[in-house]
Amino acid sequence: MGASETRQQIVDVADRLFYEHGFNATSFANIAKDVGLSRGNFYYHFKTKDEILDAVIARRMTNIRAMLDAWEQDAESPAERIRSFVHILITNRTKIMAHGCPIGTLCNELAKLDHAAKGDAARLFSLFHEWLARQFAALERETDADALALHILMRSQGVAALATAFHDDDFICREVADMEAWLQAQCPTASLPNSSQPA
Amino acid sequence: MGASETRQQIVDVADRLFYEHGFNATSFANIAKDVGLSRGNFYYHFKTKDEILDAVIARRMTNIRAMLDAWEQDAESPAERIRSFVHILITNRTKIMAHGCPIGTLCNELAKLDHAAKGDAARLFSLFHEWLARQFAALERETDADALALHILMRSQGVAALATAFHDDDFICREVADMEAWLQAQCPTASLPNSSQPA
DNA sequence: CGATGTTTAGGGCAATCGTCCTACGATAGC
DNA sequence: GCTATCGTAGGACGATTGCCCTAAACATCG
Repeated sequence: MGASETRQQIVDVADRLFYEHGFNATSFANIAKDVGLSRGNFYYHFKTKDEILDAVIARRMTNIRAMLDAWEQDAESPAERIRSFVHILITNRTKIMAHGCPIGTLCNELAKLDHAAKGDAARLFSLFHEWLARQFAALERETDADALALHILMRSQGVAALATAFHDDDFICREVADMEAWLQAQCPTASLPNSSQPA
Repeated sequence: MGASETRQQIVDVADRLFYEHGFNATSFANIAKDVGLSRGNFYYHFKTKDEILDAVIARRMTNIRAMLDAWEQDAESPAERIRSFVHILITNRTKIMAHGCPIGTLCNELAKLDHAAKGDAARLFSLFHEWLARQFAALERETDADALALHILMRSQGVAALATAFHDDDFICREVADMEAWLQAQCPTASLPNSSQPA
């Protein structure tokens, strides 16, 4: 097996373990076991644990970009695209109730560790933030698009946090519906399913 | 110095360190150094690290109860009390931007560690949830008091999460104002400052 | 085939982890 | 002054941490 494939595999496993158990609680040994490598051999692929973290953040960066691009293509309207974002709360609810939001929990942990990469982790949020702001701008809300985007990002974070604490399916669905209603109220000219189309 | 005073001091320091650096990242040695005790002597006061965690959660439990009781006494109306809750986001914004919400981040970490005390940590949220629900019930919203309470708790969690990631003072103030407006809209009969009193 | 460069396993490194024990200083009652 | 109890200091314990080295297996190519 080539080094780049192995490296990729390490990052895949590390990504999952960092999400499920946190960065600090995941050791070289844990990753090595799941990848099927010997502990000591890690040094060949990654000099330090922080290097793995950087690679994981970079991987998430590209994955998020790909997801946003897919929504950009699949959804017909900006409002539909925002709806796609909101709905990951329902799609991923099982994982969220178990381990929280992958980005939010990582940012929190790195902030507490005062880790050098905490700014890079926050950049993952910025990807969503800027993308959402572009959607709101397309909905004739150019002046407050940033604030609206931050607001919906904040709501999804809050839902994820309480979902982890309470494991309440109904709460998630209720808040998602509330976000959709809020979205509809913010952009009454936007076309949404189950709503009358503007003339 | 008596054992109970020392024990109390340990819990105080552990509470702060768990908040600032997380539970897992805080070692016996860290706590001992800040308290001014030798590492080994910890066994006399706490058999295990989990025991310290339990004591910290219990301490937070009583502190929160005291805070809620104080709001119950100081604020004149249920709406004013809810406002008191929302405003801790502004009062504690410096610490929140540095280390997040003490409860939310603890629940997230314990969930990832699959720790036995994760349910106890979630009970801290329940204290706020039930208290807020009582306030909404007093505002003639008995039927959906639970959902409203959970909604405002979710919002404060979301604000705390993004505040930690972005370190944005204006965002916090904006969202707090938005929560107050929402509160006003939910309970139009409630008396709030800077608003016309009902006839 | 032999030579060359890549990837691997295995283990050692000092440090730190949570836990536990024992011996000592202080205090108080008899 | 003697003894018993309380609180502490200091360090040992096995395990695990992140990190690093070495030697062998590997593939590739002249």
